[in-house]
Amino acid sequence: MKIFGLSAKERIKKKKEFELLYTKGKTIYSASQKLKAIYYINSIGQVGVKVAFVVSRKSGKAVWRNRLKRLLRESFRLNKAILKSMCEEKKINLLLIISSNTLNQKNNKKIKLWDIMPEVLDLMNQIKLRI
RNA sequence: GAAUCAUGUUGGGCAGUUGCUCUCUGAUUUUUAUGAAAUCAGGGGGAGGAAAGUCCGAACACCACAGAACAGGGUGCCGGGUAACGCCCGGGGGCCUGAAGACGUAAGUCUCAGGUUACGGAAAGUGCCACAGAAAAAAUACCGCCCUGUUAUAACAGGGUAAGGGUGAAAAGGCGAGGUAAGAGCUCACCGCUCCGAUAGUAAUAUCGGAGGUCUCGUGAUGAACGAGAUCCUGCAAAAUUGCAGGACAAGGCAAACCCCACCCGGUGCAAGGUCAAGCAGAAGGCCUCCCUUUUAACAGGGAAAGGGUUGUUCGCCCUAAGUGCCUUCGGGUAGACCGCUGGACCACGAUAGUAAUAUCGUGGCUAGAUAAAUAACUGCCACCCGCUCUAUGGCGGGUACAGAAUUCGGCUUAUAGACAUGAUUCAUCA
RNA sequence: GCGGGCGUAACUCAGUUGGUAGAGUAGUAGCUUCCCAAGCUAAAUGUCGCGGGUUCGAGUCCCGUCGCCCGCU
Repeated sequence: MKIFGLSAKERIKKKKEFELLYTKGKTIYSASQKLKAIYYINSIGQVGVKVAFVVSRKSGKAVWRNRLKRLLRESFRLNKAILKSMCEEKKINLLLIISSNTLNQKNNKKIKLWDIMPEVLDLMNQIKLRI
């Protein structure tokens, strides 16, 4: 398994998993309110982290939404070791959605990786403390 | 050389690191084993001119369907192109702009160049045209003009009149002459309009020509107008001199009001549709052992065997038996998976036909296929633009558009930084 | 992907054979009251989402465009 990789097994793809998260998951927000995260600790599945990135249709046009999702994924991919080691220690299955909250195309037309990375790290550290 | 406009092409490049997706090759592991899955390594492919809006047209799929008509919807100068179109090309008419040329004192007209155009029918019928105005459509007399009558020559009454005034977006062809009581296509010339004929053209359309004369009678205050008749003219029919028809100023605008005419259209859309198929529910069938004790039998007790689980094997241990039981088969089919899914009205170049759109032929090429949805992130260098600074072939900072495939094509519309090419116009400089 | 609807005053909505755009609430000014509320009176408020076209004249008819909402799975 690659250290910085993010293969299809590590992403949420099934509709049932999304429904589980949206009905039973807990929501937390980043410090600047720009991003939010929904997480759920599943006792049944395999040990590890499964993640998805969601950007609302109202926040911008397709090009902008794609770029934000790619930047979110990049930020998670480079830092996923933080959560992965925790989950392997405690032997739990963590489902996670990282989503945009107040961030939209009108606020930041040009977004860069260094705008997104600290927000994602903040969210991941919050989850780490709560596990 | 610069600016503007139009049309067309293009839509930053190179290298490194870390990733995603499809595909090919190889290795390892697992397994229900010539197969499949997972992981790793290597090679190759990986957004657009609009992928967008979803406004049209098709392919393809399913449903419906003998055929025709109605309803409903769409299109609308003419010809061509196309699989088809509301698209494209060419031509015609209208409108606008320009000024090169011709005519003219000028206004302007003609020619030319460019742009633009939802451009069938108002003489099938219905409807609408606010306010103003006398009157808004087979009409009408407010002011004015003219005639007649009454009387106290200034008014009233009756009538004629659409030339002038006034109203309005629009007032019943324009202009001049004749004519008249005053006027009027009332008549005439020219222009315009409509119809007919000829010529050119496939056609829209363009050009040219033509669209009666004389006389009599009646109604009418004159004039006009209307009606009737005779003769000549043109065409047709009969047939040997007869019959019929024609000879016009008629017709304001609106059909993106209803409508009429011509042509076209069955409906739904890849979330179409198809294949496999857990689980749950349903139907059919089968299995649930043997021995001993006791008993009518069942139950119960003991033993043996069977099936499953436990750590790779054996032993051992645990669970199982007439009910929420187990097994097999069947049809429909949910979750899910797979197919549809990318080689096609394809792309590039060349030749031929055509004014062109386009078509045909030849050669070469294969160019995304995801599905909570890949095609990316970061760094460095270069290219272009802007700002600041200065040691001026430099340094620093910032910027490089619009925008992301989702069954696939043909168009249209809209968004768009910059670069390049061609053409037109204007300006400047030089010869 | 496909289909349907709506944009009018600060807010909620009317607006039909196309003819100067209204109602309620809110706000403003005045009257009333010792003061406030309620009540009465008056005036003001609109690029009818935007851009074209048809028409003498478009909120209304036609075309394009922008924004918002809803349904189908």
